[in-house]
Amino acid sequence: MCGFSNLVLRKLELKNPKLSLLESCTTLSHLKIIHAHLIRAHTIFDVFAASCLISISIDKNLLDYAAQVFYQIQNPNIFIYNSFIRGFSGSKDPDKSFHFYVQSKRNGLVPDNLTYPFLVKACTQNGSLDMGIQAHGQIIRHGFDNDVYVQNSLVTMYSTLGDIKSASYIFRRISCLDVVSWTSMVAGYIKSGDVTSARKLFDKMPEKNLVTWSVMISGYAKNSFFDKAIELYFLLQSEGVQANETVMVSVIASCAHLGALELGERAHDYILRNKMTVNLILGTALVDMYARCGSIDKAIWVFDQLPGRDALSWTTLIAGFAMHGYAKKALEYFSRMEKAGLTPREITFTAVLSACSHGGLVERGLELFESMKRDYRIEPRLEHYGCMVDLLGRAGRLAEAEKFVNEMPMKPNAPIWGALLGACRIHKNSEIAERAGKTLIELKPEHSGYYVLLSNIYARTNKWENVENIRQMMKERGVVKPPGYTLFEMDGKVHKFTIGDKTHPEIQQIERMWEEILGKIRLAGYTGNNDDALFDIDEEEKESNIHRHSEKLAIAYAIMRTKGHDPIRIVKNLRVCEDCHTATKLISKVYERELIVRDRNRFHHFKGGACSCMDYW
DNA sequence: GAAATAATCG
Repeated sequence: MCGFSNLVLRKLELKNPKLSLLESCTTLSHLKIIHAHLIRAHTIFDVFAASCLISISIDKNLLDYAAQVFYQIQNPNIFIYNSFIRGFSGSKDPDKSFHFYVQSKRNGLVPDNLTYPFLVKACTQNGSLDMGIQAHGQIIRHGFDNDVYVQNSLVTMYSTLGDIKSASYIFRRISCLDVVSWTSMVAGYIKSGDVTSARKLFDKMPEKNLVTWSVMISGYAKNSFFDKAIELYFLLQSEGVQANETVMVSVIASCAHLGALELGERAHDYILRNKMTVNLILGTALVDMYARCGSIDKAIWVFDQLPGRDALSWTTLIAGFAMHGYAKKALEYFSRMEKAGLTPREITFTAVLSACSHGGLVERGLELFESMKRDYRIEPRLEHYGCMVDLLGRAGRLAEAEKFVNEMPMKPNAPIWGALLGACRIHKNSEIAERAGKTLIELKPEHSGYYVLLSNIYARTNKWENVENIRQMMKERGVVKPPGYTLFEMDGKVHKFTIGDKTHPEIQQIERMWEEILGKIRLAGYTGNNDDALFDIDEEEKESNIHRHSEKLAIAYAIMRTKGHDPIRIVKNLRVCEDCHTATKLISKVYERELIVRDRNRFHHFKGGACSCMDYW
């Protein structure tokens, strides 16, 4: 009996439905029971009853059912049309909102103030500025351009569709600004990439609610200002406001990117302590955080407790395994995912293919790539081709990799050539490197990394003239290297080290510590490999030498300030250089410490003088 | 008679 007592049903037969009754329906079958009883009571043709039923069905996203009821009604009123416009505004088919709007007008109905917020939302969802402008025209024609709800949705529409000028024009004209107006404008600035203006407005707001905070914090996170996101979260807490799940998603995601395990654990603790619901989105964010912070066991632990795992949460964990080079685990979870009845998505394949690549499972990777097309009917995209080039390249099958690039059905982009160039670096192949490097420099003349990579390969193969040519080319074009940095978290504080850093308050002790480390690893056989540093285009070339790489400073600091046998975790924004890699291996041996380094691409677990990447990265 | 606009996972 679907949870309804006979008493309730008898009551229903006697009179019109009360909203609360319908609201208590949780499934389609509940609704159908009520519906059947309404018909039996001869009330379904009452437009009011139908309105309630339709509106509730739409609330529960039962659009098809709502449509069924709709076709049983003779003269639908504007409330019903509004319900459909609302229902489709956030769906995959936002055009249908327009369809119902047009139909309502054709039936001689007059739109009201509740029609437009959703019609405008449909345009936002649809991504069509033209439609948005049409809707705006209708709004003016019907005299709703002073309704604050309508104005707020217009602000969102214009800013989402890239017209921040119109958005702020409308915002300035709102006579009774409310929290939503301000919040929408802040969100608008963030969408346009102008986080500074967003924050200025945020600070000026007369009142804020959790959505406002959430918009600003996620805005920082989306634009890669993860430390700012965390800072703002602390500010929120200091104001005594309790965060909610949405806010925590951005906080957790920021910890993930910063590799800040302690902070992430604290945030997780806060979530549990405050009895928040770890829904699928928050749960997936947690899985990602633990994986990216090098705590893969905890990632699995959270994953196992997720309510109703979807393809994305599985993929997140699989990508986590890939990052750590645990190819077998990634494949195991891939087949478990399928057994659980979930269809892998494009991005799932990106994760498993990169797992094969990092784990050196070449044949398995090739098989999967074929099966992706054959069995899953997924057309490989650029990212997948990138994984394949990486896979073949790492395995030393450079000629095949190059052939792969040249025979791709679409134009290879920079990351693809970059993967080929990276493989040439590992295998010291200057011939293919030259072709890849030249194409890359044409493709992305402003991107310093490719010049550097090509130059390093020339240096390694003793082609010094070419090294000089590239240096010259960069100078002429004014290309500069982005600053490399390394993060190290201690006691919930994230320390940032940059190359040749002089700004850290304890820099003198850190340098002394580094000298001590250097002495010890030299005894263990470290000679210092200068290949990667030979081409350094910084102005202060002599100072920012290889011994001042941010990574080494961070490690020195970590060894100085931590004791015991906990692993040292650090996060880099660039790839680990050859010399740092060698040095770190020796440090792990000499100091008997495990070092877990996350670089731009993957994790390196250094232990007892070896690295989990098997010197392949 | 009933209904709203702003935000979160790779």
